[in-house]
Amino acid sequence: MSQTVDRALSILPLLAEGPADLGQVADRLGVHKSTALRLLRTLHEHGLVYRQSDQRYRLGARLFALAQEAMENLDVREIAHPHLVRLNESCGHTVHLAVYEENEVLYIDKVDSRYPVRMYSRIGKPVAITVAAVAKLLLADLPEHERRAVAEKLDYPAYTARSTPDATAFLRELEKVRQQGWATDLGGHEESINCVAAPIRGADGRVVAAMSVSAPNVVVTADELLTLLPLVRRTADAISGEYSGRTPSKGTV
Amino acid sequence: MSQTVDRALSILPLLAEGPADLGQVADRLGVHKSTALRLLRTLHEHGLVYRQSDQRYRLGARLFALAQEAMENLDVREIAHPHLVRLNESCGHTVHLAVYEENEVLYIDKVDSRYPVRMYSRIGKPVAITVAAVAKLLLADLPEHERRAVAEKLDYPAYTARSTPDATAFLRELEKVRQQGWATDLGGHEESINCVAAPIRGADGRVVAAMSVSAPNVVVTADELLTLLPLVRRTADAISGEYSGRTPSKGTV
DNA sequence: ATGGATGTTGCAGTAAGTGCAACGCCGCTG
DNA sequence: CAGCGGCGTTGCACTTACTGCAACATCCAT
Repeated sequence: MSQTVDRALSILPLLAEGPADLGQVADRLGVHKSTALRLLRTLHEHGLVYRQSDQRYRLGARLFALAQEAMENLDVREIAHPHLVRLNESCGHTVHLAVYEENEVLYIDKVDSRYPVRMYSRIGKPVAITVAAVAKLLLADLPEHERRAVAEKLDYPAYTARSTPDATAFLRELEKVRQQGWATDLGGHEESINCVAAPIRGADGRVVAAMSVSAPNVVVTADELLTLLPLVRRTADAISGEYSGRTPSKGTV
Repeated sequence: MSQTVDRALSILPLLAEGPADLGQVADRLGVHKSTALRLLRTLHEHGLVYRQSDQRYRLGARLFALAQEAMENLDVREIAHPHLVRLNESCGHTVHLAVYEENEVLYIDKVDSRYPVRMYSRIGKPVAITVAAVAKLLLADLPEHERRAVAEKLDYPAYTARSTPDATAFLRELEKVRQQGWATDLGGHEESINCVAAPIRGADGRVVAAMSVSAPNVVVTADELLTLLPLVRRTADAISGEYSGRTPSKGTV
């Protein structure tokens, strides 16, 4: 909508791939070097872009700080955190909290496993949306048509033999998840990792976030992990209660 | 330098404080509503801003993803991580990795304590620059005049009685740190928390990052923590070696 | 119904962004 | 060491694309 801003913002994903010099940026934007320079300077002033010693540009520190602050303003996260920690203490496994936002599901909190085998994931990282248990819960709650639209837009990477193969299978799975009120991912993302997840609901009953417990086969079998389901659901319900009860923490409506 | 972009980017920190509606944004930017609308729309298209159900704007998901990608492009982090984990396994305390960038020091990696008492800190969060052990190391390595300039620009919040009180004291401390090649923070940020830190150097000997081990008094005394210094330094040196050796991982110079 | 608040659109004026060309600064190389 | 080529930077004339306005749409509260 605004050309200048549009161009400037296009620089960010470009730099996310790795550092680039003025010429490269200008080329990839399709603008004159002087234009690119001015845009970069503006981004720089706002700290979104950093100029390293070899004069090339990189994404800047303010970006982290912003993402950080944004995260801390999410009240679900704040409320959920102590519950997640407690759950982790009682079962020892990795606990995740995720939300859905415009075709993406992302982790907004994580408590690491207390077993030596850790799984790779990072707060802020988009989730493997077609297979993750939390993603299924979040998408399952979308209105029918939107769910359908999203499902058909997605790619279905075959991470493992058990990954969701296509939109039809995914929609079927979502329907099942919606009815049973919980979800699993049994080796659909990483062959040896299983997850059990439960939804966190707002006052109106809509799913605002989802949480999961994940553990590799070498620690517990899928069946053993499933015995945790009641505990996971209870935790999620406790968070839902507190969240919809609107604890007087932040003044945001 | 570019007015439009400048205005658009000013929206981000504004929204970082919390969600805001169109009118508020327009007011705080000092522009007409229609202008603010167009800027917000552009930010929205790039996913930096999200429109929540009550029509108010929040920072968006792409921001997390960007910060994430930016972080993963930092090769120090990648190299250091396994070392940090190993250190954490051998001593059990919280381990941090931090870098300096334009008047800010920020954590770029963290391995949580294995003791029940956790300390608050988050990857991406700016560090208490006047007291943190890692900050001292990073600033101590700046060229004389720049160090001075930064020190004088800073605020010196009195977090505790042992916090660095002013620029003079800070510069003195930095000089000491520079000479001894390691740093501590003994209750300067949180009364009961101590840290020991060591620098990570690039091929040219300059400090590119710093790492620290932190533990609360209730777990180990400051003296006990100091006995870990040799281990911390050895770890930092190992990372330095690998970093300046330039392992053939990323193609970035 | 009516009023007010908030988000949205189309448009004319002009401010602000664009590309050009020229310059300065390196590092290479013959 | 002079000359060349690549890269970042600057000042400027041109005109594109951003701005603010005023009117409209929508929703909620009275």
